[in-house]
Amino acid sequence: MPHTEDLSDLLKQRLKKLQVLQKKGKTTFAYSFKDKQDIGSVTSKYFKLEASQEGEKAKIGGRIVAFRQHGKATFADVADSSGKIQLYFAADVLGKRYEELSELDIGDIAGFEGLVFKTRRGELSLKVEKYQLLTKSLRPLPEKWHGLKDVETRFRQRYLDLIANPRAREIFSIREKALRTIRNFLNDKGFAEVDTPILQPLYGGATARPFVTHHNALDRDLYLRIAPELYLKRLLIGNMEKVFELGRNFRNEGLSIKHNPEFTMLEVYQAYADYNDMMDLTEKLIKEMVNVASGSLKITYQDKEIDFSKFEKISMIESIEKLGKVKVSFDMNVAELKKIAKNNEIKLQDFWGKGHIINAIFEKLVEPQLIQPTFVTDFPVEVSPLARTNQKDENLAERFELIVFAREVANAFSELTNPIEQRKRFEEQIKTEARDEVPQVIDEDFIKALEYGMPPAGGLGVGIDRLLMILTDSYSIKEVILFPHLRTFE
RNA sequence: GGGCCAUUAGCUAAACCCGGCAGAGCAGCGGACUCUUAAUCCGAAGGUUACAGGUUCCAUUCCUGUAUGGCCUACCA
Repeated sequence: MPHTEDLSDLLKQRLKKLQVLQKKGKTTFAYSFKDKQDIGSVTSKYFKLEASQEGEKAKIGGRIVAFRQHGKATFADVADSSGKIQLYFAADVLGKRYEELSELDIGDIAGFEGLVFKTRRGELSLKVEKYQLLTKSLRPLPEKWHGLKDVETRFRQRYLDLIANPRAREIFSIREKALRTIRNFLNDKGFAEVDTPILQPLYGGATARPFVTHHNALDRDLYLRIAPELYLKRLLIGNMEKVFELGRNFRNEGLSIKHNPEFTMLEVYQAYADYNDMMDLTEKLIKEMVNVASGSLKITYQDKEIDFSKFEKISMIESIEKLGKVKVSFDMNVAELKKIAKNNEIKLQDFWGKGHIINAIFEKLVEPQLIQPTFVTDFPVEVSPLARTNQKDENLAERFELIVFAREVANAFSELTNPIEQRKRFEEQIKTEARDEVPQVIDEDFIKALEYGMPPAGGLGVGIDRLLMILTDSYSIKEVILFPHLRTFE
């Protein structure tokens, strides 16, 4: 039991009430409640009843969220995960048990049996014949009308957000549907869901700082994965032709409106396919997710209409000329490209070559303009260390990103399968991008695996949280993650 | 990491500019009421104004610091 001195009066009252009930031998924390019907199935079965008409008996349970007392009649609202229904307690039905109604409070979890009927005003209700406290609630719920608004409390005590705010429930229901859609979609197409290590002896597949942890028995450091990519490719080498992983990545970087240190990522790999196949797959998958989430391919995000019925396609260099209004090409020398970047207030790093500079120009001048779903293709090889070189231009990679509302939603490429070139790319990357904090090491075991032969393959990554932000019109990533990262304190 | 803003009762919030007894609604408590649904009506409560300092006769209000959160920015394919 919590210490009494720093408790609010409300909590003290409830604790006292609990003790009184327990002294009387009443159940205050029940073990179970069998044969409970979903409120949602009761309401959908009887919604057609006429006012004052009766249905059949039902047994329901849930959290009491409101009371309206009228002397010898009392109304209450009870909610479970499937819905909400009104309860009607009448003194002439309940007799002595009516007098004992005060053992129930708002917030309690309780079970009810009685006759389903519609009131004179047409509200579907349960005329309670038996009721039973299942769990006594000791703390007051947030306000019934305004709900819970304090952002910090909403995220720290998400359960209160879910109890009080219907919108929170909707968002996480959409999230659940979206995840199910991904699994069904890929299962139907013959992809196998796999689980690869989250604790990795080396990290790779992206550039980001990792979280470091320690295995005591082996006495060695391990990293929480920043991406599953290199393990999934090992599966392609192991003759698993179509695999996907839907899981958490961890990146030890700053927090923002679109960054949480752990986030959900979908990665899909298909042997004998290339980035054009992945583009096709991406478009179909995203369309299905949008449709499932909103029932339409046109949605509104932050007051802008986004139309998922058609996906634009443009190459990076083309987009810079068309939307960025500057001409860039790999025929220019580095000095010329740096000048363009400088003119547009783009910060450059010393080690950057043409590819990085062009990519930076794209991100600054073009990306913010890409609101409608757009595949941007043909990224510079220099910023695509795991992608295969474009057959027509060795400066470019067979890679695309799907941009929606200026955000990268998906990233895919024809996978680099040549172990000799892969080693070169890694070496290049380490030379130029060496980070001070954590050493970058080549994953020799991955190179070794490639040396056994990886089939040609297309790979795709989708940032699920960012996509869900768009699907649920959420401004912050915290809105779509059940327990977003917040500083903890005593 | 840097900048701006916020923190008042369990919840939603007023007063803060321009210093003078912190005012409500909901929830809770007592009472009336047998079809209400943000029920209604009557009554009595509930506050270390995030925390620690400072200025002042007087601080929720002005100043400084700390904590937490939000937004912007930086880092982050």
